[in-house]
Amino acid sequence: MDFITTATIQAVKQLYNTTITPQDVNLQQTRKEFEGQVTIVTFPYTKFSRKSPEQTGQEIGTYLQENVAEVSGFNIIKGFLNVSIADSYWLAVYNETVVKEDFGIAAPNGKKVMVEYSSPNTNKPLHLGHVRNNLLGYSVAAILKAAGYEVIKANLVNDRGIHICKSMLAWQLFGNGETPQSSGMKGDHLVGKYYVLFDKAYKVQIEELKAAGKTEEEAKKSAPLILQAQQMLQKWEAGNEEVIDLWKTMNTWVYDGFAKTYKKLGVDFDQYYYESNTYLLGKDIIEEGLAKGVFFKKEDGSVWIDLTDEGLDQKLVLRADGTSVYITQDLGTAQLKYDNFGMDESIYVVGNEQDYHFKVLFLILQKLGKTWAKGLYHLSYGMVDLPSGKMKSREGTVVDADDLISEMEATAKEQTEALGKTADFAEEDKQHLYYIIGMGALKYFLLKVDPKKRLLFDPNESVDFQGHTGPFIQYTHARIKSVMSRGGEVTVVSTITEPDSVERDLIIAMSQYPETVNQAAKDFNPAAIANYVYELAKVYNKFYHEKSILQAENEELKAFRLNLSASTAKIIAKAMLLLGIEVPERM
RNA sequence: GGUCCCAUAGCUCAGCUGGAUAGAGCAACUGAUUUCUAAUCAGUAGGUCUCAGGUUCGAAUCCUGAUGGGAUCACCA
Repeated sequence: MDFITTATIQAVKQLYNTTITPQDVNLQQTRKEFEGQVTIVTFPYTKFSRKSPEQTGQEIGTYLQENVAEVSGFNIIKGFLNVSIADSYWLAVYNETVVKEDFGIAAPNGKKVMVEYSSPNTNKPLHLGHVRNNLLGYSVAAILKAAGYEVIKANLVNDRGIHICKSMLAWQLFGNGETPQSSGMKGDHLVGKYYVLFDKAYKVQIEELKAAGKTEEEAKKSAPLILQAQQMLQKWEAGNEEVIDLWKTMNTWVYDGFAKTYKKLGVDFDQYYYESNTYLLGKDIIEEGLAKGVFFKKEDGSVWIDLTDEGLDQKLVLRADGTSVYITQDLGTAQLKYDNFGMDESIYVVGNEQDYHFKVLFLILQKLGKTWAKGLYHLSYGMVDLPSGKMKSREGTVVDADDLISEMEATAKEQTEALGKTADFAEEDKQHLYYIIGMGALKYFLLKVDPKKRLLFDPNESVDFQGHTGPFIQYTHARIKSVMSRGGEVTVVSTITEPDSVERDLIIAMSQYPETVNQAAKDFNPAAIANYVYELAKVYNKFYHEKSILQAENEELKAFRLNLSASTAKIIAKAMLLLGIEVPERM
């Protein structure tokens, strides 16, 4: 629609002798109750025209109609100039861009971006919160790829630390040698079980100490279990063989479990980082910061940065004993990532509970003069809450990822069989279909919401399969495929010159796909794609309902409609793939 | 207490850099299938866009304040 903007600028120049910029041209899609496709808001020009909004619209409209071939007419309602664009224009857009194989896939822009997501702890299985993270990260990566970026998907695994030692210790004490093989339990769930067991036993000890007269604070610090866990962590850091062996064994169990969940979720990574390798990084950055005067040392030897000028606090960056804190290793890891890939941008998909941490992290890197720091971005997403409140792993109030996925598949199966649509499917195809639909419902449900907003999930209410959902869009795709397979080979070349209004609406909707991808990439927002593809499916369904495709009045029209259908199916499939959702051929 | 985020229909959400009578889905009610897949389509009903000020020709959108909810302010990660 750039030509309308350009022409409007010319019109204002010609008519009112005033130069305006493209930003001053306020274009919007014409509301469907009015004639036309593009609307120009003319209020802002009245100060140049010194005429009423209606009169100004009349003059600009007349100018456009006389000087722009594609403008076939206009009408004015108050300060709104509704412009009708000739059918030939829409058909040209369709034939020259929409039908092209690479439609919606931008040429490489020469920029490299890293998307870090998932980043799990290896002491417990994944839950719904992690699912949101994984889907967001995967989708953002796919969207950036479509927008022309070279993308590196990274996973920074938190595989060490006191919390890992807790599960290890509990397994040593209570496990009796239990393994995934002996128990038939998925490895990550088995380890998670001991993490919970630790917490239970720890709490008992705390209560005992409190009964013996200690304060809560003292009890927490002096309970034998926590002391043992700390001891184990020290042994781990010292490279104690026995501890390292156990750590490796249990982590392997967890990774086997994660691999299965990741596969079900359909996510993957190009680069893994492990905190066991990176936790010592960052100390040279501390030295660098001290030398540059960005950090300062306190008497006890601890190193700090003063961010009070930025409205933040003083922040510890290195302990008095010289060991790292969270931010120390993140500083080091950021440098490592940049040294590895030299990317222009780096996206951290991490929950909004860490907003402060990332603010500080990025600020420190900027103060250190890292030129690449300006390309860092924290994609901060809202927590997934239950009606009962926050999910807590230790208290077992979590929606487990594996359970949820199985439930989604089961529901998909139930719904599909109730409709009797898979009677003639092979068993294998059935299973795959239920999986696609179940995951489609779940993924769409999580991705259609603006990432930064918190999400409420009620386990007692099943995820919908009708209306504004993944299955609705998947169904639209399957429906098109069905018509196409019945339509056979299209041999007649369509020479339609006057599309009907539904057909034109469909073309307009399709033509908006590339700009939607660009916007979604700019905002790191899969919800933009989700909402777009829903709109497209809706327009198609309306078209499908109103127009007969196979019984079209003539062969040309039939060819035209089949063609529109095929293009719609392609865009639906492409857009859904950006959300990590597969679309079936039949359902 | 300091800082940050959020608040739109009974419920779940859209609403682009300010623009028309604030839109969808679910739930409720009506209607559409001997015709290309009814997981669909068409319609009815449902709103003080949390509240109060301000900026503007024009505010759900921008600014200030209040209320409610959430997060964070560790020598945890």
